[in-house]
Amino acid sequence: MKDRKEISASVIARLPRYYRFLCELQEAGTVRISSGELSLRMGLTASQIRQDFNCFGGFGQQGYGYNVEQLKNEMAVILGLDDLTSAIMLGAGNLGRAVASQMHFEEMGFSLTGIFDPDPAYRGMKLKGVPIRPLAELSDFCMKNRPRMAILCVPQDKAPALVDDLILLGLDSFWNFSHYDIHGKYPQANVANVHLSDSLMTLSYIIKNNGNGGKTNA
Amino acid sequence: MKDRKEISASVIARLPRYYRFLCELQEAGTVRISSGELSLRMGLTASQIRQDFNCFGGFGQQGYGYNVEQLKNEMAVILGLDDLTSAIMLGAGNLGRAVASQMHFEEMGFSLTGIFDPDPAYRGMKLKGVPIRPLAELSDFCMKNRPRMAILCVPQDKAPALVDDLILLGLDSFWNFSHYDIHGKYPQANVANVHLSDSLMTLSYIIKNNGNGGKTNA
DNA sequence: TAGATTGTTAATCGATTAACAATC
DNA sequence: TAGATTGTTAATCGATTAACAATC
Repeated sequence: MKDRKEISASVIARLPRYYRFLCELQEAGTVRISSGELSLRMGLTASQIRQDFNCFGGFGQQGYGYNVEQLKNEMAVILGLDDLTSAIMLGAGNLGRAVASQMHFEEMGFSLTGIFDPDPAYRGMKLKGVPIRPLAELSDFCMKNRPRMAILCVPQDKAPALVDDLILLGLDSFWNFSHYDIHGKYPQANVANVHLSDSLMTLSYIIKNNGNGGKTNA
Repeated sequence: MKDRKEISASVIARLPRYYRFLCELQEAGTVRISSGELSLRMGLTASQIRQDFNCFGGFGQQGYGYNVEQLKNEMAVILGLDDLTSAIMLGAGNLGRAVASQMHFEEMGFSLTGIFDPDPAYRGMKLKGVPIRPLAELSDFCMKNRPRMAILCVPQDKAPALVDDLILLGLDSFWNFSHYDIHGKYPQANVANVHLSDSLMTLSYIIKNNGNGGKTNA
């Protein structure tokens, strides 16, 4: 888990799903699992599963397979779920409120420490015990609390200037629900994009072109 | 645009982004664009852009490039945005309400015709002019209106039985916000998954492993 | 020990990039 | 016409799959 080489984006994208399946297996009381058995459940090849795991070290045992609990714990460490990063949310509209109230940040490597929205209608409101603050308090809050990650749930046109501000305030990571291309301007930033409309259009393509039997996930 | 061969999932995943950039270019009044210029703006290679477009036909002109408006329109047809598929939403909780009120379905190849939620608190409410109905009305509604796509915004444990019902009611396509693996049970279904927690965990990985400079999108 | 299953190397497959002739 | 840029074929690169020796 120390000096690992470049892990490809394809492998990284599969890690959360491995973690999810391992959690389910553990809850179901399964103690050990082989790559073959896991491949059947996940719809991957056993080869790929072993290759993926071995990017991070040899977690298995020949002739036995993998210990579910141990592997799950390793996966949590690899994903960094044990080490909480302070995050703030920008924009408490429909989407922001849904995300803030629905996600279990503490189980995913983050703690939500602040929520900001310019709309006075939200004054005094809290989500998950976190008060919604006016944007005017953003700067002071960041100086004091040093959050590292920002969840961007703001309207399209507000994103560029806001990201400029956040970068200046020392944030370097973004969970981006807008279409603004953060990497374009800040190649150093850590970014995960959620493009709901892209996902929906992909489904439109699948329905109208593949007819039935579309296998693409997005 | 007719008898096209197997288009790879990688290409399909890039189409909505092309469409998005072309819309922006058109709004900015740009009439023509070359693959080279587009590659700079999008952070792809010119080669890849030409390869991608040529999966669907030769939309350009040597020595000139591509006509923005024409290419945008072609892209809309390829994505099937001009042909509306009737969709219903299951679950009007935080996330469902955010998605229903935020997405412009008619611009993305769908029309939202029904919303269903078992919670009596929602009786009489509407989202985007669409009333939220009790689950008891689902069956009749589907017989009468024949929706094809379902947006799944229900709690994890409700998904499997609900999908069974929806399949029997003739739906074959799903925009799936739950973790339930629809393709596992129904390989024929058209599915686009939105796994918010996977995206967030991926960001955790990037932050904690790559440190700065993570380039992965998810 | 014999059977099972990993870790890992080699082979295959597919996607991206480069090159260039065709042509506007 | 000369210059630009496509469409398309060939070369490269990377990811997935197969195979198998190591070993529990």
